[in-house]
Amino acid sequence: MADGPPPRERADAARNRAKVLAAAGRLFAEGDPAAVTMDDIARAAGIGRGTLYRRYPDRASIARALLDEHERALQERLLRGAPPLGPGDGAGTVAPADRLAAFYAAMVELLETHIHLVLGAETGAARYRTGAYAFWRLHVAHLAREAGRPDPEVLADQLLAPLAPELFRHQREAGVTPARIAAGLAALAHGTLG
Amino acid sequence: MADGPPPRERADAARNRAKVLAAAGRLFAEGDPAAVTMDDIARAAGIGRGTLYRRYPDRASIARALLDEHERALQERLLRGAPPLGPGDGAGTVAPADRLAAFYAAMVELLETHIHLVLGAETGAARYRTGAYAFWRLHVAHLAREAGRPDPEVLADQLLAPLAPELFRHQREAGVTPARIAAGLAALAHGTLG
DNA sequence: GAGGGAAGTGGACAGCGTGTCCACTTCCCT
DNA sequence: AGGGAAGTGGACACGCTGTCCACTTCCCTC
Repeated sequence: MADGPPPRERADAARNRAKVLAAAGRLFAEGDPAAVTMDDIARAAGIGRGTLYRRYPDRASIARALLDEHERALQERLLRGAPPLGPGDGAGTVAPADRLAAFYAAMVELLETHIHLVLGAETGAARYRTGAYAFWRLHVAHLAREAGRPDPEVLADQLLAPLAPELFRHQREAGVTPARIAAGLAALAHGTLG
Repeated sequence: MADGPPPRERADAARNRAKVLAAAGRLFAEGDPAAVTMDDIARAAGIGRGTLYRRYPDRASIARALLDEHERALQERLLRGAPPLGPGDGAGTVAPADRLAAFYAAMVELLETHIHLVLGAETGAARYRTGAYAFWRLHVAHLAREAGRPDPEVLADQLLAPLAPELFRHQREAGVTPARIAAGLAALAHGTLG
């Protein structure tokens, strides 16, 4: 059952991985992420298709690799950061509605900064199958339960829906500012869990 | 400027249109709508690709044609039906939160019945560009304004997000019943506009 | 510091879906 | 009946996907 020591990554593999991530980050940022092809990435990274597919089965997995560290940082703050994003020290020192509003604000900031990566990683139905989504869902369901709401899991999915990356992009392209989006979400948070 | 009389549709064209809609409806219903190709539809309808493309530029437009009558029926009820879905006879006879909850319930019913068509018609970002979405948005924004909420347009997008077809399918496949979905949405409606 | 086996590489290839094009057919008005 | 327009259908070129395998590079061992 014990795994052997993880085999070290070879130097050429590491080099190519770095080239892939750098190239993909550039490509995602400079246009519609959904239009970036695996071939584009391979060519921009200066490697062959086979090499690219060896490590990443599709575009989404590359975007996820790039997005990962940012999402982890937010997850860390939710679990162990200062209120209102993180939990208070005692139990119930922060109202669930306030924590949800703070989470919304942080997600809006993350979307504003990395919308290209999120669109590359979680378009459409794939969103619900990512580990990140499972985490947000758990967090929001926890807050809903704390607020005494019935069926917190279902409510959590519904409260996460307005953070769908396609909607965010649509609103931003229609000229809606991040502040207005966050304000609407705060109203939702306080109305539902307040 | 005056258009001439609209040229009658030729008999063969009408025949083929009916065949296309029948075949597409069948195909959409019996599997993943996103996996249905234009070629599948043409073959199932017994016509050529060129004929299909002449009338419908893509799969979504076919699904929309099939969905259209159902959506129109709901729109009619929203505008002129009996409360709480439609407006009361006097002003303010029905609370906006109740009208929103009724709208949610009707949409859940529509999704439950026609999820295959909705997934075929409004997947991902395309959703926000359909006429139907514009209508729902107008309706919900109207209710939000009636309830005295600030920035009703932004709130409307956020209140419509939990009706995204991908989320609905995900919840249904996870075993969540339509009743539970509707109950969660009703809580959202009363929390936000109540 | 050579040698060898494993890990990694890259480009060719087959398969599929799209959307267009145009020679042919069918329709409907006169 | 006849003619012109509307409609038809299949061939075609293109782009993307994912796999495959002969070749190269690496790194561990002696």
